[in-house]
Amino acid sequence: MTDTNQRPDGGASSASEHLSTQYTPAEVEGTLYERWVEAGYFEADEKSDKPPFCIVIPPPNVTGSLHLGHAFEHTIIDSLTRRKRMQGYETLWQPGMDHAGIATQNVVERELAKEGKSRHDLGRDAFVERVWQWKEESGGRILGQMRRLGDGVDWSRERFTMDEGLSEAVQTIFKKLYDDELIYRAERIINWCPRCLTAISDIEVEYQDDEGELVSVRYGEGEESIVVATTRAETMLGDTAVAVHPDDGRYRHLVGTEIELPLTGRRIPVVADEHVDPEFGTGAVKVTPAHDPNDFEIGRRHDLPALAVLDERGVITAHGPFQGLDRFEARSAIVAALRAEGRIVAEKRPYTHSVGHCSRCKTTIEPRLSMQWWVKVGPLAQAAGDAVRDGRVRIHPKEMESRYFGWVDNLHDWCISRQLWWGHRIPVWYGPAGEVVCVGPDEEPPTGEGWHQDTDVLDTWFSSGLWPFSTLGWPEQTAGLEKFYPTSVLVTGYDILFFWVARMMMFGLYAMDGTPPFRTIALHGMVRDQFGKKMSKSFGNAVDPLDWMDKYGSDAVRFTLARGANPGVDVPIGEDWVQASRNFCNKIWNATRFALMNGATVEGPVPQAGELTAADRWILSRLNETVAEVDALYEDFQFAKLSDALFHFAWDEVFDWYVELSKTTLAKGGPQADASRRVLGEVLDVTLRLLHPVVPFVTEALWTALTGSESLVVAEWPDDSGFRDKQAREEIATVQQVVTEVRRFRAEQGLKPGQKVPARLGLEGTALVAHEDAIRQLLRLQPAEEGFQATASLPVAGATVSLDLSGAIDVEAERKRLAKDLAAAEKEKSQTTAKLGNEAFLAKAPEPVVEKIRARLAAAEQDIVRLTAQLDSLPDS
RNA sequence: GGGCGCAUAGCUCAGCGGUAGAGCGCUGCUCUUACAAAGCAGAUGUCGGCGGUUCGAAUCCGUCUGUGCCCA
Repeated sequence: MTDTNQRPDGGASSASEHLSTQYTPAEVEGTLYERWVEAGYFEADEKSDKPPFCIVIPPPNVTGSLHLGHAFEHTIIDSLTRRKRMQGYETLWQPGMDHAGIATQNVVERELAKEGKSRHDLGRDAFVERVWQWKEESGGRILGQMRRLGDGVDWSRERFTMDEGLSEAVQTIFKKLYDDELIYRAERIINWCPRCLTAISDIEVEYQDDEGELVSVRYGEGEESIVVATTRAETMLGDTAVAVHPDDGRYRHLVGTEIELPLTGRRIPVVADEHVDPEFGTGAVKVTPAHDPNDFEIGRRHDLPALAVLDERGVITAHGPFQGLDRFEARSAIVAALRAEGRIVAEKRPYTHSVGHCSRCKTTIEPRLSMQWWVKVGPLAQAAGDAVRDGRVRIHPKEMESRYFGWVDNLHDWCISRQLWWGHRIPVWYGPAGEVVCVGPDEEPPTGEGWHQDTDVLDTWFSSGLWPFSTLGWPEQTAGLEKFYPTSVLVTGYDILFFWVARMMMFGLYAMDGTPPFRTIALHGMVRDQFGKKMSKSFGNAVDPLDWMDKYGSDAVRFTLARGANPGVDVPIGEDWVQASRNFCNKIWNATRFALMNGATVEGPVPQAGELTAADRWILSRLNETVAEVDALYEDFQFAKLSDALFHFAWDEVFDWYVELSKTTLAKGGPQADASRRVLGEVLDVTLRLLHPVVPFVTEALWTALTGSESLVVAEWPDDSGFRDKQAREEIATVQQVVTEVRRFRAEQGLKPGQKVPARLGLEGTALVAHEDAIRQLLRLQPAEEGFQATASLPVAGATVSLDLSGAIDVEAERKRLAKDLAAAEKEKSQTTAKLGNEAFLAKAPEPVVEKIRARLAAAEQDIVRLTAQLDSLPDS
């Protein structure tokens, strides 16, 4: 247990004593988050002079709980807003939920079912009351889970699509669209879910290949018969024609005649229609206008009656022996009956074909003729497409644009009415004399004998389409709208580009006088398991992110997700990777702990270059390059790359090399040690700032300990100072080369890592002279004393390292090592020689490339000379 | 059926015209006083097949195969 975790306001000097040797996320995360909220860091001020930065949350479903997809999306959004906040923007991350009409109603109906009741037993008002009650008690679990993740949302502005204000927005835009004749009521074939008992829109239908049957049935008798093929025999009871292609010679003589429809005794016409494919099956199709969208169109063209034979639950209503049968039972029964009459000429079973299912409950969709409300999307979709086409809205990554256009430019009218009770009720009243009145939010609905309101509610997407401005107070002209609309970025999955993004574009442009709801749409992929498989409950590979957060900390989950986030690409995640991220957090923890124990400081200015060691100058140079790199990557939503850049900079450069090199300087003391303490403080300070948006908790705990400042949440985002030092960089690279080379020798000679070895360093004439102490420290090399005998001499980077291994070295190991290097050098030589011997290459390749090859050849030749000499000097074995 | 994408180390992925990279995993040696949730060293790839463009192709073009997604 460490109390510093709870007390980051403690002074830097005392802090180090309290940091435990391992990072324990659970001790830090909860308290830090609550403090951030209490401090009001996440609250947006619309009266601020700062430039605005606003992101609306893709509203999670009120019935939902946090899954990895949310965690992924929220990590991205939170990182973007945290960085912008640090950069001095007035940031608003707008939280809230949608009411999820069908899903929520299903949940509450299931609850009722346990009590043996249906919603009809309660009646509409009591049922809606019951849903609200459920929402208060069990809904919105996800909001608490968002806190665990560290989401910096403005909780004071939380919104729900069924709130009064948002409901007013819905009514307002409905009325406006109605008055503009962009909403209308019409009888059409819609996608009907016989289980949810409501219409759903085209995009709420999921198609999948199912095994069914294809039966060919002979209609009519003798010369006047036609064979039609169908997968839906049960609908034949509602057939009102047979259609053939007008140019099809086989049936020309029958067009205009009537034939007998089996089992019914009815006679139906044979019609000619261009849309019949003469190549498919027999070239003749049965026409059921009430139960198939294509047939409905044929029916319209030929003025055929639409005869409904199924009710809302998919049960046969047609009089006769099949009445009361479910659609699937009816199918078998009807096929059997047809077979008994000798009318089945062919059967194909199983016959795999594409079948639509309800995206909510997976029930097979039943196309159904019914009266519904529609949005006429033509002009709205046109505007939504144009906003992207003319660059006012940028879709990132750009490749996703074609998908957007493909959809928006081929949009069918949108069915918005749902036969549910939970949702925004359609604000239309019908009068006794057939009047239809659409009522705005500030108007009184008509009263009196015979007036009644439409019983349907609106599609949930209708209200979530208003989200970017309804949450800011629209239709009121609020200061929030003024400040934060249009929002800056929309971060969401490519899977709801159609469901949600396009709706917001249409409504935003329409309601806000042509101003799109966001400037940039940043699309991310889907979270998958560690083998790239889609996560699903039924497959058993779904993971609860809360489990991982408990086990490894929220930062670890966040970092793993960020590190996998390539724009628009699916992100696989596995527990091993979360563990690796946790290890990284622990590494940062311990490196900072080391720094604090060694007096790293952020006090005063960073000393001038002249007062710094080469290692100091090198790491400051790299630090600034990293700031610039991370900034550029943030602007491009390249989370995977920026996380990786930070990971490698922190671990491979700061922790593995700079910290190790600084140990020698710090041990010596004096002004140079003071300077290095300041540089160490600076490097950690800036690195923690850079990491904070992605891993907010561990960085906050460490940064407050390091700096004694209030909070990293409101600290300034670092700028690239422009400092670069190429010379220091080369110098340190040489040190690394020597150290690595000798380490390799040691390892292959079987020396224990900690074993001290006497050595003589020949560094004269190289930049390494200044680094002798560090090199000795890193390589565990002792001074050469009396009786020193060099048993091995390693030439590297212009210097020589001679070691006394007190006795014979392992000649075979050394020969193997040198031979391997020599082979590599010779391969390099032959490759580069071949290139340089190619006239065409010399003539056409750009000069820098040729130069590079020449340099490689020269280096290879030097290596060969050196390695050959070393090999020759080895004693024979 | 139409469209889009992807095939690179055992796994998951970067790289997208000039010496094949990362993380995890794997093999050795180490509890070296920030960290064994670590350190150091090491092994591993005809960059899906075939053709073409180019001085040069994992990278550009064509084609085939496999695979995933979206739409109908």
